[in-house]
Amino acid sequence: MLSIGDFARLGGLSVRMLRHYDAVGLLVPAAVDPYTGYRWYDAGQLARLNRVLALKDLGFTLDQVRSIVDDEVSAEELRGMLRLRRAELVSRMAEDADRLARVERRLRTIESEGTMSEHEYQTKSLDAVRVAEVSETVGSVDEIGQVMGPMFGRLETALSAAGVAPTGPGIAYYDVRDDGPLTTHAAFPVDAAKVPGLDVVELPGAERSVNVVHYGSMATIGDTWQALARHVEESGLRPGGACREIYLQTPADQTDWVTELQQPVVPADLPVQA
Amino acid sequence: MLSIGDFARLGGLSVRMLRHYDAVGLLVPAAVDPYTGYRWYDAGQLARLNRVLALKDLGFTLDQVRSIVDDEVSAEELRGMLRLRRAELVSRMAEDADRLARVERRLRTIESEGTMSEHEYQTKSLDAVRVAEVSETVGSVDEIGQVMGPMFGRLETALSAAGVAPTGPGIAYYDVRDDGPLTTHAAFPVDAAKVPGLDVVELPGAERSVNVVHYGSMATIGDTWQALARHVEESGLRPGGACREIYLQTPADQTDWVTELQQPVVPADLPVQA
DNA sequence: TTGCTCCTCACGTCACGTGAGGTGGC
DNA sequence: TTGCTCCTCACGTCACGTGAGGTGGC
Repeated sequence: MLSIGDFARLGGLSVRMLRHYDAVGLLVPAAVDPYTGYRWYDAGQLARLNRVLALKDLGFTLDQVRSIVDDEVSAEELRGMLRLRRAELVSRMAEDADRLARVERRLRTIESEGTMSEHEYQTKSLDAVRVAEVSETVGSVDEIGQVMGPMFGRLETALSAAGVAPTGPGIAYYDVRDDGPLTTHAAFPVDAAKVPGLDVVELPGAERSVNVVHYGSMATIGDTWQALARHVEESGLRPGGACREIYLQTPADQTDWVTELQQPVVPADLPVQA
Repeated sequence: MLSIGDFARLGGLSVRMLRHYDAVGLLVPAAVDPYTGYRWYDAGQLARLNRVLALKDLGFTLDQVRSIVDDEVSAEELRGMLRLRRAELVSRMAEDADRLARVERRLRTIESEGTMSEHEYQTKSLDAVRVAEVSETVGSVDEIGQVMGPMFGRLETALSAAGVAPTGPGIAYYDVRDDGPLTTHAAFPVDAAKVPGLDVVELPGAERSVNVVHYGSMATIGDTWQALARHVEESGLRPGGACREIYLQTPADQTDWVTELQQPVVPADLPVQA
């Protein structure tokens, strides 16, 4: 018979772990002194202990380990558990590889710029939303700034004339994937199915969109869009839909505006859809 | 001002997380209604939120994130934190790769044998230990079985004659790395610095040893040694010192003996020391 | 008597998820 | 009135580490 300390040394684990395994019924001592409560182990229990440690080493939880060593799972179920574990490990390693790439990118930017960049990009999915909108075609992206203000003016006038209240902040969107003239839209999300004088359309959602928040006037939003486009390209992605500007906060002073830029994306190696 | 629900949707995180970040002081609402306790956020707080989410994404703890976004760390310290994070990720990926290899090995054995093998190998370090011993040279490993019994007989006789009590179970060891005749040792750990009629030596420790427990008589211990040797080779290792047998449990009936086999190892690609 | 080993609580870890039980405004 | 959103506790998670406070045998 071995004391808990000796058994722990033999098994290469802590006394506390042995007490824990006793408490959860994973490995109970061969005998327990009824007066002192001392636990006594048998060297033969090393068989079970080593199976426990080996399974734990594969990353199974103690509860999974218990059902395996107690023979509660068939060989077929065990194969299933091992395959699941394999899949979990593979995906965790992939996530860690991504994380590592992001950490290394931060290190590079901090070493070249001495600080972290001011833009924080985030990836999320976009829900589809119904909007009332006005549209206009311009020759190039440079002309968007001149038309967007008046477009929102007309939009708001039409909405209040119809007595329809927007259900969220204003949205501007346009597709810049093709060169040449492009159609810009000024929109507000609405519940109504139709609004006199306006088009009511369904803005499609996106599985994946890279976003960034722009603070301040629209005069510099072009720079933020360019930085976002660079980030998308460096991430091995490309635009997968019309980009959007969400005017989250629009007080009188444009310096205090808060605008979210959203760029739906797909992997760069995905073929372009017709 | 945005309600907690709107701000959560905007940021792509849960309401509960925002409450948690408030509780730990990581991101407190721009305003809190003193009567209802309602939290109100400002769209401008998206800047901080996005920094928080980006840093969390790199794997930093909330406390680390807080000190970074609160500018409590210098650019130099931040570089250090990023480098540490990188090292942690690299080592975790290496561990996961090892774990994955072990999972796949289990899958292979379970698919070829329909069950898990009965031997559980473990890796641990060995402490150095002082022993009193007798030694003998034999022609090959096959002859060890014949001499070991009598050797332990002489050893025990000498120890009890000297009034020295062993401090642990009996140990047999021998170095089989070279072919040809080899010297076997039968030993007991002792505290005494010298014992009449016996050699007292320091058995060196080992940084890394692959072990397995053998249950039953010594008649079949050769098979267990061979399986251990195969396992060592398949693990990309090779013997790095004398192998040992620890007689953990030796009742009268040899069928109930429990013996731990220990094989100190080094990486197989390490050059052989002179 | 001093060490050493053993014991039983019981809190702390980390970042929330998940009810329970209740409130306030459309 | 029914939904919906918001609130504050407070427990649960996972596998122990780490005291606190005390006991038993050499």
